[in-house]
Amino acid sequence: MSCETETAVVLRHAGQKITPQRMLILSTLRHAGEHVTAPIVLEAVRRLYPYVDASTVYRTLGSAAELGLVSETDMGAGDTQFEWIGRDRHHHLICRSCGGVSSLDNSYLDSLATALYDEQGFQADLGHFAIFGVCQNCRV
Amino acid sequence: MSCETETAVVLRHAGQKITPQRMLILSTLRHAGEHVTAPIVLEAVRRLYPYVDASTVYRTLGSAAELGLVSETDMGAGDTQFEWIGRDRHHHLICRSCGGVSSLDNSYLDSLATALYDEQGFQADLGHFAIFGVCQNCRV
DNA sequence: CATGTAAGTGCAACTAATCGCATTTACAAC
DNA sequence: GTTGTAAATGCGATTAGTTGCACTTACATG
Repeated sequence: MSCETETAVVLRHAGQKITPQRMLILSTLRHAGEHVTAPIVLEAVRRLYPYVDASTVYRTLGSAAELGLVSETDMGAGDTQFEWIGRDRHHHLICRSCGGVSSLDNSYLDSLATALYDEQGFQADLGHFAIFGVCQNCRV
Repeated sequence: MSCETETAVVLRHAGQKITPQRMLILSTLRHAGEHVTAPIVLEAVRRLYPYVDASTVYRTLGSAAELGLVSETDMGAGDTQFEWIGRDRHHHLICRSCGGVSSLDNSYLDSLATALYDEQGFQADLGHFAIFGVCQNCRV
């Protein structure tokens, strides 16, 4: 099954409709590969389909984030970055000093999620997680 | 030592100047008690000192967040909430379904911070942390 | 207390993001 | 196919937040 079809299945399963705008926005994000901002997605989408509105992009990215298809990360500098996730969940370590972003495997947060569920009854959605701090290089 | 003085000490220790605007903004936030947005802080500050600019509020809250005096939490609905922290670090569990916010003790994240430091050399700043998910009541 | 300077502020212009509402459209049921 | 309807879109208006720059001010030093 192609990745387009797979995305469509996830959307439909969540009760969402398959619109050209939506597929185009998600496809753009998936093939962007790295972190991109909403305005960049908008610009790229408009090159193919000029009359897409900014609000549609924000709404699409927001709902896709809730479905776990994309991650939505506030990088701290006024720009929210989006990234395609697919099945491969991971998290981000963001250095306050150099601004570098590194990925973090899911396993680090599994025990936290388990503890929250057992002790608080809170089913944590750890799909998008940004941890700020200082990386090894910048600690000097 | 009064809380005003204590705040001033933290600011000065970080190489920041003690300005009337800054003290007013932080004082407002401290006595607000709960989560408040930047526009609400701005409005409250302007009642006492009308010519404070929005950018000053954002800059002050941002730098105070880096110092760990306040937490800065994206609640997911387009509004970033600020909260006074002082010495009492804690985190937030935010329910996607009912929007409820509950506090979480620091201890849950200590082991995560230790693991990140030992295995990745990353010194995590866990001062402001928002965990999204579904709370016990909403899971049905 | 006078002074040098680095940090902070206000202003204006701008980008980012949200929201309500009228219109359109995907798609399920017949 | 036709049709009903709930969801999605586009538009306009508005709020939230950022940035560059000229001016001001806190405060350290002598």
